[in-house]
Amino acid sequence: MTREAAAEIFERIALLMELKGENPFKIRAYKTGAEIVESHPGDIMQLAAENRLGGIKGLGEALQEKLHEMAATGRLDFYERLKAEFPEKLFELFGISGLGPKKIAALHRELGVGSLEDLRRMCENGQAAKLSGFGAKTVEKLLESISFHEQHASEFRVDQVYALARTLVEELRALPEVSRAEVCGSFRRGKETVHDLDFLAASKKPEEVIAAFVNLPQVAKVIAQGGTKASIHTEEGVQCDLRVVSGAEYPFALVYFTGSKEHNVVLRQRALDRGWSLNEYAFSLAEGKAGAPLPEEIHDEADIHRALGMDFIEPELRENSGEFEAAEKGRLPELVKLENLRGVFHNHTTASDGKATLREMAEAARELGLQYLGIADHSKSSFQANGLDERRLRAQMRDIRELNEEFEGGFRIFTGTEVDILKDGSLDFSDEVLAELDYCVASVHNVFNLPEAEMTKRIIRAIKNPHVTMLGHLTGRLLLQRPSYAVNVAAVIEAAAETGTIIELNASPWRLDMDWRWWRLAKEKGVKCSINPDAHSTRGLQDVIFGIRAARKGWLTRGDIINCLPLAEVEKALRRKTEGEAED
DNA sequence: GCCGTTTTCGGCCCGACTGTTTTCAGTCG
Repeated sequence: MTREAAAEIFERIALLMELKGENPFKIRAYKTGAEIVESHPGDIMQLAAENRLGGIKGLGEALQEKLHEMAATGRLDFYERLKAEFPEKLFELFGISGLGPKKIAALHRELGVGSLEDLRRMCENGQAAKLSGFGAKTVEKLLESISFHEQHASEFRVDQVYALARTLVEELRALPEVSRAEVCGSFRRGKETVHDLDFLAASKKPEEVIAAFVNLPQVAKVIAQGGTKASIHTEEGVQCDLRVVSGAEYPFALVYFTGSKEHNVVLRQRALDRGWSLNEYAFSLAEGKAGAPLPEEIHDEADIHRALGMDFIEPELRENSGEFEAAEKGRLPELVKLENLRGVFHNHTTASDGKATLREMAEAARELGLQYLGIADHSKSSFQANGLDERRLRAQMRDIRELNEEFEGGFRIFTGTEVDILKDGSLDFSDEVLAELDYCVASVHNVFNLPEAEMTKRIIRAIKNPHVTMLGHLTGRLLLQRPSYAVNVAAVIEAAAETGTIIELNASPWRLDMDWRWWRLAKEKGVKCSINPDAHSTRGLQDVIFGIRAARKGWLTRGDIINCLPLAEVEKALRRKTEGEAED
C-alpha cells in the first residue's frame, strides 16, 4: 500500500468518526496521523512494514499498529468495519463546501441522504430546508456548491495523477516492443487539472504493447481493448488511454494527441495553406491543391513545426493563444526549467502549522541543491494555523540568524512572514515589525465574500505597503473544490506593477495561484514572479515542480522569476521595493 | 488517540462569519 492510500484511510476514519460524533481530539489524532504519513521524509511504509515506527511524534501505539496492518496486509480491518456502517457514496458529501460532518450526519439520519444525488433531490424537493439548522439560504448555497462540484466531476488535480503518469510512461518505455512513449493530452500541456491521461507509444507490435498495458498492476478495470488502442481505469478512478502507432507516425500522433484541439485546428490550417493535409499519422497532399512537395525526414515534433515554417512550440504553449505568431517570428520564450530555481520563498515550519522544524526545512532545501530558503510562517490572526505574534516572530528571527552562522555563507535562510491581509486591507503586523524582516508575503485568509470592488481595494491597499515584498495566492481558489473569491485580477496586477510588488505563483497543486492565464499580462507590465511551494513539510518543497509547470504555461522565463536569481543577487531584489531602487 | 509527566490522566487551537435562530450551532481558515 502506498503512503498516499494509507493517509487517505486515516483521513476517512477521521471523517466517519466526525459523523458518529466521536471525541474531537481522537478525530484530530487521525487527521494528524494522515498528515504525518503523507509528509514523513523517510519511507514510512517500509518502516511500517518492518514495525519500526517508534519515535515519530504524533504516531502513538494505536496508529502505529494500524499503519503496520496496512503495510503488511494492504487493508485495515478497523476501517472496513467503520465504513460498512455508512453508505459508500456518503463521502461525496464531504467535498461540498458548506457541508460539514454535523450537517451530513443530520441529512443522513433524518432524510436517509447517502449520496450527492440524494442531497440534490432533498434540496430541490424542499425536504432539506425543513431540517433543524437548515433554511432557504443554506439550501440555495448547497445547490450552488453541488453544481460547482459536478462541473468538475471526474477531474483530477495534477498531483493526484502525477506519479501515475510518470510510472505508466516508464513502464511503457521499459517494454522491449516500445521504442518511444510519452504522456500526451492536457497533462503534457501542463494544465492544472486533467480529466484523463493519454499515453502514446511507438511500436512495431501494437497488440503486444496493448496486452502488456492492460495487465499492468495499476489497472483496476479494462474499459476497451483493441489492436492499437486501449482504455483502462485505475483503482482511483483515473481513466488512462493508450494509442500505439508506428515509429514513422509517432511524431504526428504526438502532436495530435497533445493538442490542444484549438491549437491543432490552426496547425492543420497552416498545412493546408502549403497544400498539405495533416492528421495524426502523416502529412499528405491535400486534395485539389497544388502544393509544395511533401516534407521528408520527419523524426520529431520540431520537424513538423519547422516544415510549417515555425520554431518548435513547447507543449505548454499549445493553446492557440499567440504561440503561432511568436513561433513564426522566432520570438517564443525560453521557458523556465526546474533546474533554474536557486531557492524558495514562502515556507512554513513547526512554529506555525508546518510539520518540519526550521532546521529540517533548511537541511531539506540544501539537499535539493538550493542556495536559499525563505521562511514565511503565519501571522497572529491565523489562529487556526498557530500564527506567530511579534514576540515569537522575533524569536524565530534570532533562530534563523544563528542557523545562518552555521552555514558559513554557503546557504542562507531568509526571515519572513506570511502576514494576513485583514478585512480592510491593513496588515496583521506593524510596519516596524515588517521592517525587521528580509521579506514579507501578504495573503488573504479570511472574509472571502466581499464584493469584487471591496476585495480588490483590500488587496491593493495591502500591496501598497512598501514592506510587502510579494502577494500570496492572489485568488484564494482551491482547485476542484472552491472557486476564487471575487477580485479584479487585472487591477491587482496593475497595482503590483506600479508598486514593484512581486506576485506569487503558489506552487501547491491545490492552488497554482495566480493562474497561468494571467502571467503574460503580468510579465508585460514588468511584474516579477516568485514560484513559492508554500511548503508545510520537507516533502512539500518538491511541489515547486507544479509551479514550474504553471510558470511555463504562463510563458515565463528564468528572467521573470525572482527565485531563479542566485543568492548574491536575490537579496538586492528583495530590497528593491522598500528602498525604492529603480529597476535595472 | 497522543503527549507529557506531579508515571496516570488531564489537556489538547482560536475567532469570524453565516444563517438560523432568539442565543447559538456549524463551518471555515
